[in-house]
Amino acid sequence: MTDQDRDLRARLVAAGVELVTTGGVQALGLREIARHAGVSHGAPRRYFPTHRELLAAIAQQGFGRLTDTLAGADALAAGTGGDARSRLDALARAYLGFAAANPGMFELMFRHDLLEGSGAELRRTSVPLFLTFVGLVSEVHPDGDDPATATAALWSNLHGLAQLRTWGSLRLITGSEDVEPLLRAVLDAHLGPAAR
Amino acid sequence: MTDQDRDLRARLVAAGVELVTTGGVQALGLREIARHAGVSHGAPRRYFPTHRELLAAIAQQGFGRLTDTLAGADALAAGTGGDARSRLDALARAYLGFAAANPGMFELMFRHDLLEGSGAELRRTSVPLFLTFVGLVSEVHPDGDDPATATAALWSNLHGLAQLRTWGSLRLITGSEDVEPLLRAVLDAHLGPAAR
DNA sequence: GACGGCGAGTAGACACTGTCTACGCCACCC
DNA sequence: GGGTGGCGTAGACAGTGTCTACTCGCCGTC
Repeated sequence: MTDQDRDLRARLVAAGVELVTTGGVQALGLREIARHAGVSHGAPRRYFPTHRELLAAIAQQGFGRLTDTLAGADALAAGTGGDARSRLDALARAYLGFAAANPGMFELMFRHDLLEGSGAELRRTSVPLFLTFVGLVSEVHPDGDDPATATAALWSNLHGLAQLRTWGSLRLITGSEDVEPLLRAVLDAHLGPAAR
Repeated sequence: MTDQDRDLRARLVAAGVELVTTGGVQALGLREIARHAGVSHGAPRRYFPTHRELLAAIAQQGFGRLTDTLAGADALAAGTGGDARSRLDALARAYLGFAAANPGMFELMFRHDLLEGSGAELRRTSVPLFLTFVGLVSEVHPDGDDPATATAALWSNLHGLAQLRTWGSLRLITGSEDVEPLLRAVLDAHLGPAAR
């Protein structure tokens, strides 16, 4: 089963994933994706009534990969006997790693203007993952008031960190490209100093 | 001196600020801005060789307003005898408030793909403000290792929080639209529990 | 005071985009 | 074997950002 044989729908999404990986969000023109999939510019319309729905499908692929990446990192950390704190460490590093490795996809996933309508639906897929986050955080803070709030605080920090890094704002602020000390400070602030 | 008399350069930027306020980033087409300023679509080219440079000028206006907002909030808090911790509280609230009050401008300011080239130059204007942040943080954490890192950690958290709120992801995660408890958790995590 | 030059804005062309519509083609089924 | 329906093509359309004449009015100079 070659690329040519697969459903055009899947081929279009695959072409989009490849384009966003190599050329960023701006490479995701409707006609560009169609060209890359080897069809005419009108063909996508049969499967995605509008350009944005095609972009949403590509972003969904991204959310799936992110979820897999995080779940994999967590499973690895848990498997090697890591406690809640070290699992959160692994999850945080995986999140930042994904953003660094796939900057175009990461940007697309959070460009709500491109995904309007399906954006909330999309992010909903990451809710289960968020719940495991909450569980781990409440394990680290057994006497905390509201684990969900504490988790959202940590989550938003990781997200902001990922954004600032991909924009190169970090070097501007801290003078260094290295996120490691910053990530450590973030984790220490939200989870308390790590046992080392 | 009416709008018609002012420099076209300033009028174009003013038109852009108004458009982004009312219609978001997508309303900032080159021709749209020119129409709104009452000139033909070729006129902006005399002052801004490219569309992006016009957008960068509009974003610069935004950075200026943000800086003013933050400086004003800090001056107010310092004037009423606030300590470092309460000044940081005020700054954080002002940052989130700006993002909430000017979502379109806030988005434009951090759309590095639209401002490529001048983006780093732009954000450089907020460095002085960041330094006062650093001073306040080191006042709160007199025995901290690296105030700049701690400040960047807090800053990135505020930024992530602002983004998630404007995207409506917060309600998805915490079930509530209210950022107040989340903001409190963030400040407590980075600065220690507030004295109340 | 007439004239040349020049800066500022106009208007049209160009390639490109996303959307819409009419059309052809091929496989499948009664 | 002839319809039929789904799939993809191709062209039109309005809109975009950029580029290139061109016009017009103002200024300084001879």
